[in-house]
Amino acid sequence: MSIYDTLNPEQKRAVLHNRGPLLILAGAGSGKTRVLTHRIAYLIDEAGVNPWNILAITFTNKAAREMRERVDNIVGYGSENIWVSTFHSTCVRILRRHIDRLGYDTNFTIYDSDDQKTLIREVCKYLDVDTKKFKERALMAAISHAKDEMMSPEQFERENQVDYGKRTIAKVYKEYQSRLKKNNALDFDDLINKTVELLRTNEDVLHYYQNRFKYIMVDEYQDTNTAQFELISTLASTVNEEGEMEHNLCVVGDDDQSIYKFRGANIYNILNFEKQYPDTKIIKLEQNYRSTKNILAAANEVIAHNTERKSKALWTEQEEGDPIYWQIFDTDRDEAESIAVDIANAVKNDDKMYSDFAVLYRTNAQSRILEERLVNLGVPYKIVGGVNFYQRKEIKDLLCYLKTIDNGNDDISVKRIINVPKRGIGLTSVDKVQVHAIDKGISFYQALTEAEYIPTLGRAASKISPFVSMIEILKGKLHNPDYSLLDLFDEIIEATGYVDELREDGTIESQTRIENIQELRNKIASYLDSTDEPSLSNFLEEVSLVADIDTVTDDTNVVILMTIHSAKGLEFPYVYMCGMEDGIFPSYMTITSDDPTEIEEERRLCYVGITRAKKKLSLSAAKMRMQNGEMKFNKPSRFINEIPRFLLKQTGAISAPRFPREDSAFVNSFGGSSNYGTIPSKMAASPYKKPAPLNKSANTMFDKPKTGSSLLNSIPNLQKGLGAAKSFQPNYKVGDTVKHIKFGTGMITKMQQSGNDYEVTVDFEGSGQRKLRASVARLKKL
DNA sequence: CTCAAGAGCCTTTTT
DNA sequence: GGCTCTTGAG
Repeated sequence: MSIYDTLNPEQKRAVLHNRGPLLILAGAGSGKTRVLTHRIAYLIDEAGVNPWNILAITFTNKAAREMRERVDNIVGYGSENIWVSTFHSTCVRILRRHIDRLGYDTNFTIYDSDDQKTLIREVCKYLDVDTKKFKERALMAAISHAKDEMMSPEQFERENQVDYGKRTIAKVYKEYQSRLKKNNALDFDDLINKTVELLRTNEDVLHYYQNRFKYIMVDEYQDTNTAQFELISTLASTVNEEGEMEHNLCVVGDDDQSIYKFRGANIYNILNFEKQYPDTKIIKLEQNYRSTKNILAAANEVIAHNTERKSKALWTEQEEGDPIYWQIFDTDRDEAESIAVDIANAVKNDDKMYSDFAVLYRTNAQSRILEERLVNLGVPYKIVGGVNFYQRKEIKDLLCYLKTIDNGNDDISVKRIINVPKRGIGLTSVDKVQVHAIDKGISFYQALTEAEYIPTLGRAASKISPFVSMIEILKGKLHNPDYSLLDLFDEIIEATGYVDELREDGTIESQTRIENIQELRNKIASYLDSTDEPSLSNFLEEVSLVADIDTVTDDTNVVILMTIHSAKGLEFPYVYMCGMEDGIFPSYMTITSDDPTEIEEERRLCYVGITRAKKKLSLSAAKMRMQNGEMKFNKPSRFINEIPRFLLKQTGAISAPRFPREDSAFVNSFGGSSNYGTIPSKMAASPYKKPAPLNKSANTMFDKPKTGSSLLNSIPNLQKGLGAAKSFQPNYKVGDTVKHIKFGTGMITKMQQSGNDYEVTVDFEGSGQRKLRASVARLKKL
């Protein structure tokens, strides 16, 4: 019996297909990752494909990591030579080698959305564009959209000459792009676009990668945008031994789970795949292995309300299971309380794990009240999404020091830290230096080094030179091979007095920041542990491509809270979908939109949410909800009505929704005859009471700093804040054989506790002895 | 140049 | 409600 005998007939057909384009339409929970990994194994073990010729692309690092793990487990030989990576890291890897062909330096910086916004703001100031009329957000979105469609600034300008607004956008786009280049920086979209540009303009590079990636697999294909499609289709044209053109491209996706149109995903990539590649073989995976019959029926019914979709019907051999639970609460607080109590009881009485539960919601803002109730009941949890670790002020500041040292052309980073901590270099001085930089056509940092020759600066120049010499000294030390990244990090903290200042501050907030900095230091340490040839640039790059979902691991026993978007690809035995109200989900924006396809995207999102549940799905809504500081009255989500009655079990008090009278002073602010209502928060009467303040001494982690956002999200806080029991507890001990994703198998020779973590020494078969941090290394006991 | 207080915006989702 | 940006006083 071979590993392929465990597959169902469709899965098997997909796995055994080894040449030519293949489209796998894989419904939720139909085992697509299994198919992909088995197909890789088949290609290597049976079809004689060199592992080196295989590229598997995903969207998130988490998905890539999981696939890598599973591939490693079933591919006998050479699995480390398979490229399994995300779109963005694949591109970075290619660009680091060849981007000099496009006039960039190979140590380019990657800008996150914060940096982008800063740059846009600068551009607007420079071009005299009123940011009241043209919001940075809107400009960013417009530019990003253009890039998704691979439209260059020049092309955008040509095609948008009539409309004043669009002309302005074109101007901003052009300047933005030229400044990115000046700063030797790429934004997320550029990573894809520049790679395509590189391949199109450099035949030798193109041939190299076409030859290398003879077999390409793409996961979540329905989420690809035009640029990503171009990338893939450009790569996936190879010539075989017989001299014929081949497209060994295998894409896996589900049009019903396309939920990223707002981000530029082009659903026609999947809908028209067979037109792009006429000899495409299409395989549908419709058997679901995840959910009960009832859950699946609910999902099928909801999604059937969409018009534009490829026909598909999921089925399962599983039992009917529980009904779908549905409950309407008076307030959002009641809703949150009920969910928290439910979970706490289930864990206490029914022997469930916290990690069996997930609470899903439409918007990140909904997490706050849930979090509050969970804390209250002592239920451990982790929030995924919101503001990620690397965007916190203190982390960004220190990263910008590193970036400045790494790439002096990155003006944005330099400007961010020039006066952090305070050095008496204010905005006026910065502007003067900037003017000088533009005049001379040099970078901002370069201009700083010439500060004493900038006459307008006057005495301020004397404040600048110590900063420059500090950076120069640190830069110089980097050349010493014995000087590690950790030394550099410590020296930055020492030289800037960053932590000292926080310490003097003495507030709980500063304390948390110090802990975050410590955590960043740990991350550097574990980076050094796990990388063969560590470098500053490489570290910064890894950091910039981390998404919050990537930090979710299934080895921590906590309840997971996240948006439905983040939940795609995951599954949980027990799922709560809360805030099932018109105006929340589907969102107000899509309800009022002229574009009817928007509500369909919301419905797909609902479908994604429902299909995350394996055993039990609980839906809930609140009649009254605090939103943007206002009390809102929403009616139950239309999606609830789309689930057949007999599948639902409504629990709790069934009272008619209470809405404000139309003629009252509280008439809704949306206008029209909708059922929405809103009243200012001050007028909102009980039962909505302000929750009691959290106990500070017991929950220092739950105090938020004024700037930066929720500190509740990060793993370190989780480990620290939830008591001793929540520190990292490995399930292995000295003498055990473990597997590391990169170093392979080895034996644990030593384990030493350090704080909430363990330092584990492993003797690896291939790479010898290494010290690893248990919480990061994620060793698997064999 | 820095800090504090007030205005205004926000909320759809994120690699 | 909470975050960010602007404004005006020291």
